[in-house]
Amino acid sequence: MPRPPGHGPGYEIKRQEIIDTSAALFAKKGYASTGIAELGTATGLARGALYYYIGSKENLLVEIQNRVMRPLLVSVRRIAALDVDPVLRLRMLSQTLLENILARLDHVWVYEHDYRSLKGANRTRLLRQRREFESLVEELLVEAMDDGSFRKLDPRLATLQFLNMHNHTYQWVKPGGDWDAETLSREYCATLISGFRNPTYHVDDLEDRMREYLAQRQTPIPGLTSPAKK
Amino acid sequence: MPRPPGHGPGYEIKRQEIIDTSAALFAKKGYASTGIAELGTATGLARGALYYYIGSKENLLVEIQNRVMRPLLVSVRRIAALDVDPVLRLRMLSQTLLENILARLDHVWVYEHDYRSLKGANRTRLLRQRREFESLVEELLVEAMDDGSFRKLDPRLATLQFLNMHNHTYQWVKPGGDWDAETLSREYCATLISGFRNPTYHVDDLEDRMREYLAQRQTPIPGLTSPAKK
Amino acid sequence: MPRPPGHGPGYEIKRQEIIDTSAALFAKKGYASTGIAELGTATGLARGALYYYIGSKENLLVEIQNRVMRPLLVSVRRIAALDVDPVLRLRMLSQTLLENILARLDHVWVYEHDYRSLKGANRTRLLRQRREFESLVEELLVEAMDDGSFRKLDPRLATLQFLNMHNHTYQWVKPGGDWDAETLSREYCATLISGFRNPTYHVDDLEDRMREYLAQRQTPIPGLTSPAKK
Amino acid sequence: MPRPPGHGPGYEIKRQEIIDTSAALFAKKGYASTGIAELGTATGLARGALYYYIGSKENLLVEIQNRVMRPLLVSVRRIAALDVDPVLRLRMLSQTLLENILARLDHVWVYEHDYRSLKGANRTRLLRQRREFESLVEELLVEAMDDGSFRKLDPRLATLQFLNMHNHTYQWVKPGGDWDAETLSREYCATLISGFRNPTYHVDDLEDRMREYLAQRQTPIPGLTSPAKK
DNA sequence: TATGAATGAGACTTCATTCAT
DNA sequence: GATGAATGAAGTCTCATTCAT
Repeated sequence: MPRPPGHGPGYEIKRQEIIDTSAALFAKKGYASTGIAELGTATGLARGALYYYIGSKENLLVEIQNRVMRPLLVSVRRIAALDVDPVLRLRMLSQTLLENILARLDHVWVYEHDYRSLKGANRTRLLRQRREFESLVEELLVEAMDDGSFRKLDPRLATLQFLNMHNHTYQWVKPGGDWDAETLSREYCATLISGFRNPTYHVDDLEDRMREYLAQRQTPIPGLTSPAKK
Repeated sequence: MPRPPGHGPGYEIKRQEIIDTSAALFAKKGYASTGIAELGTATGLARGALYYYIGSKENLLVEIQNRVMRPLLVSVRRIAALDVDPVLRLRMLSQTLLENILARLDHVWVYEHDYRSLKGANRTRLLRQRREFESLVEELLVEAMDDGSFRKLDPRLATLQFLNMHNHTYQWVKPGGDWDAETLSREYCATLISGFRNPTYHVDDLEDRMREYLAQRQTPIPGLTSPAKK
Repeated sequence: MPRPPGHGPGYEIKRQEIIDTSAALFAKKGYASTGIAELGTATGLARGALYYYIGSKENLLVEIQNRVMRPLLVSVRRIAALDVDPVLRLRMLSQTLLENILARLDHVWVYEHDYRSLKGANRTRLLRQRREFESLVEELLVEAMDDGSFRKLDPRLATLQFLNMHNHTYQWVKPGGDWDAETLSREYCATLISGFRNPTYHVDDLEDRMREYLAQRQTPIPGLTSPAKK
Repeated sequence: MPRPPGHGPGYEIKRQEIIDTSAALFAKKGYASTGIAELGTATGLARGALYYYIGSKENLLVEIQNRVMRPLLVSVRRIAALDVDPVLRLRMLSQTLLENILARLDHVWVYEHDYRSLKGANRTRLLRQRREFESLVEELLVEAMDDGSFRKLDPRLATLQFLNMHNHTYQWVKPGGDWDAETLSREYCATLISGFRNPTYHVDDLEDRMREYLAQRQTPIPGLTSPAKK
């Protein structure tokens, strides 16, 4: 999203650095409680220079939201459209979701806490994206019920359990902490699928099937780490 | 936390009303983005009168946090100490947690989103209470592992799954909406226990055991709805 | 235009004083070049208190414009509708226009110089009022042509001469200066009517007819000084 | 007023273009409300390059004022010194004044509206020029009274009528609009002279005398269009 | 010549809080 | 108990200007 014409080559780089720094500060103190002056101190720029790069404070918030939502939606749309069984797709969706969360923890904090500070069109767009994401999850769950893998559940309630389990993770996970996305995804899915599955559905080989599937693909799925090849 | 000594009889009542109104506003717009002027409009009081009752804006936040944490901790401590099997206690803890969330949805919004605006001692105390709550959950989960109900799990990871599932509920539940605490608790626990249980542990009669236990108690557990008696 | 409910009795008074002071400053330095801080110094109020009264800087500009346009339009509409010959009505319109200008010289400065700082609806409304005023003048001139008092002139060009002559007065007239509205109006009209009149039209008794008319009226015309009675 | 010594050949040309563009912008939005950034966009130059040409924003304003005042004063001084009857000189002065206004409408807007933004010496010089111009007009009017063409009028009041009539024209005239300087001058002077003249003074042949005079001159008067020759 | 980056003062405005009445 | 008025710090943002490259 390049800004007015006539910016030097370093502009976009510095701009991205400023967004990084801002996300960290917003995550720590909250968007509304973080002043432009603080951002200036943190970036080493005077207020005027800051505005040269950011346009407005709300703009910063928009960029942070985009950094979270854009790559996530790309990955999730791709995974949802794959031609494999829905439970496997859910497992992959779970992992890319957690990878996205862990990769930008502070962005996700801001994303979850401060979207209410967005106004007008920015807010509308964000809510639309959220709804699309939730729909993709719900559709996968319904597919799994339809093909007999899962019991007949209230789709909305199943979706919410899925989202609860994943989306709250940002609250306690720490960067460089004990858990990686793969571990968390495996555990979360084990729990959720145990709860959702039909007695006849066997969950035990899911991890193997995932590994196999990813190993066999020629092109990697963006936003989903493929297992290291031997 | 009554303020200046010597208040008339209506003081505390009006004070509580103000906190109610504030919680609703904070939940809708965010603590930092809600001004004292707005609180004045909403309560029908001039700024001066407002301060007569509230002392300071941060004070309001403290009261809201207390309203969430105090009754919850009372209930949860009581349940954790009951002399029944740990899985049943978890089930009851789950339900009281959800009852608390549903009973004060807007307070919980504020509690989850704006505790970072607390400073100094207020903040410390809140974090201590959170940690106590989480410990109580974790200890119950460990008990259940120790008595063979649950598999050997990483206790922290099991705790976090439990908390994820419950604590994110405030994000989408609506007052007077489709789900009550009992339904949600039953579903959540069904999922979680399916995931955590030893293959040998039978979960099917949990709901019956809970009903039985509560029916047989002479004194109700505060913050946990007893089943209607016939 | 009372502001939010709950203002004391002195509020409106002080508010009007602030508008007075602001008009003087804006007239001297220009709207865009006068800062809120200066208004504060001039009114003896801190910036915050200023906003308690004014709402916004643009609001101040709106009020100033209103103070000019409202009473002027009231008077001019009233005069245009009188049942006397159009040249006499023009003479009276001229005088009330000049009385309005002289009465609020600094307001008129602001009105003429800074209306371009108004935005949106405020600007639209102002332009509409200007156009109405000009139309009333033009219609009177046309009436005077139709009844044979004036030659056949280009109505627009005649209007503009009338307006040029009057509206530029604010540029050099000084409060408490040498000329009053009656003198100016008499001179201006003498010149204009000499230029506009049909050779057959006699202008010499206009001043007498005006005095007579005003003396004979029972109710004074707002915004038009009646001659002192003997 | 060329700036740093040693400029290339295109310097002055570009400089003049920048002043043109600035005058247009200042006229539309007001001097104080037009930013250097906007000037940059409008001229296609970056801020740095702009300053290479203009020195400072106030400098631009000075140049614009000069462009209005210099040629006008040159013409008016020349006309005032001509050896013809004062009423004819007034008629010519009127026309050159209007030609100057129409030729640089946006400059005149700025000249009339924003001279208060000038400071110190720049301001003083401008006011001196204005006063000189007004004196020249006043002296001509007095001459016309002295030679019996005009009645005995208050010289200041007559001057102000003359200036009102002409100087307000910029407010509504449009470039390429319906009226040219000659038409306006003829009409304005017809009105003013009708009002000012002695009953014995005949105004009817003024236009013929003007045409004759200009046709007979060998050298044209700068800033005053001579009639097309047959 | 020309640029983009940077500055720092100052613009308008909001806000939690106090206090005389 | 309650009010409206006042404060002053801090908020976001704009702007004329400078300067290394």
